[in-house]
Amino acid sequence: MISKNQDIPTPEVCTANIAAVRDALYVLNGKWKLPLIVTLLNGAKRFKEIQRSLNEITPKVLSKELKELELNGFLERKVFNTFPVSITYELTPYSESLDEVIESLRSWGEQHRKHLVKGRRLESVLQDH
Amino acid sequence: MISKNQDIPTPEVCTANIAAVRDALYVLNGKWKLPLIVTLLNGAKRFKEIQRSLNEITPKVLSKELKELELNGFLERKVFNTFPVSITYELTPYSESLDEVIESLRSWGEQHRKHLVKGRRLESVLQDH
DNA sequence: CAGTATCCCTCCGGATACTG
DNA sequence: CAGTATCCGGAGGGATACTG
Repeated sequence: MISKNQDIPTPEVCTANIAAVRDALYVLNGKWKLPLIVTLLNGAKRFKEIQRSLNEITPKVLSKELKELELNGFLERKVFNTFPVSITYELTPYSESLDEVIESLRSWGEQHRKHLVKGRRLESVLQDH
Repeated sequence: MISKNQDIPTPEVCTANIAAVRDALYVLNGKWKLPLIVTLLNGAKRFKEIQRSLNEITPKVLSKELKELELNGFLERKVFNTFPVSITYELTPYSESLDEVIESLRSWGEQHRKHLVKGRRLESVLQDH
């Protein structure tokens, strides 16, 4: 999509491309999506387990985030007919399709932070973590 | 970073990785960053020109977005001592470092939308554009 | 033209309490 | 345990008006 002064796509294509990028950003957006995915990397977890591993995310927010990730096909909610019922969440194979995107974001983000540090304007630009 | 059941990084590394991803997301976030970058791809533009090309973004918001992009080193603000003064904004060489990230977001976003359409749950997951 | 100043509204996410 | 219900504050962004 990006290409300075050469083979600029038509406006329609360009809009579609922006939309695609926004879709991707949208899906990973918010405070908890990444931590949530990461915490499920080493296997299925239950609601309360996830909550504990994520430095006390509130149940309302956790519930919402899990639903979104499930709708996106990144994780599966499994119900076990024990008593009381137990429920687990685990990453789907499809979630692996995120690997490349996340890795490219990660490496660019890392590089960019260094770039800003060199220019000494880190604070004015990026958030604290 | 993502790697199911194998070579899980230490918690510290993992946190740093998440931070890097968040940095990258942060920089591209918001309604106007991408359209703004795209509109500057075919050359320097003045404030009012940008405003017109971006379906009437308000001046306050445009001003803020331009400042952020400038602080990130993606564009340069040039002042010309004409009368009245004219000012242009143009992408820097550093902005090209975004190409890969954006392309990977674009292609994943495109693929993901198709994936959702197949599963018929597009509406519940992605935004309209 | 190139912005700044004010006001306003919505939505995200947090706090807290409660239910099957 | 696995969530839902309610209330709430702050940030992002829009509308409108004004300035050098």
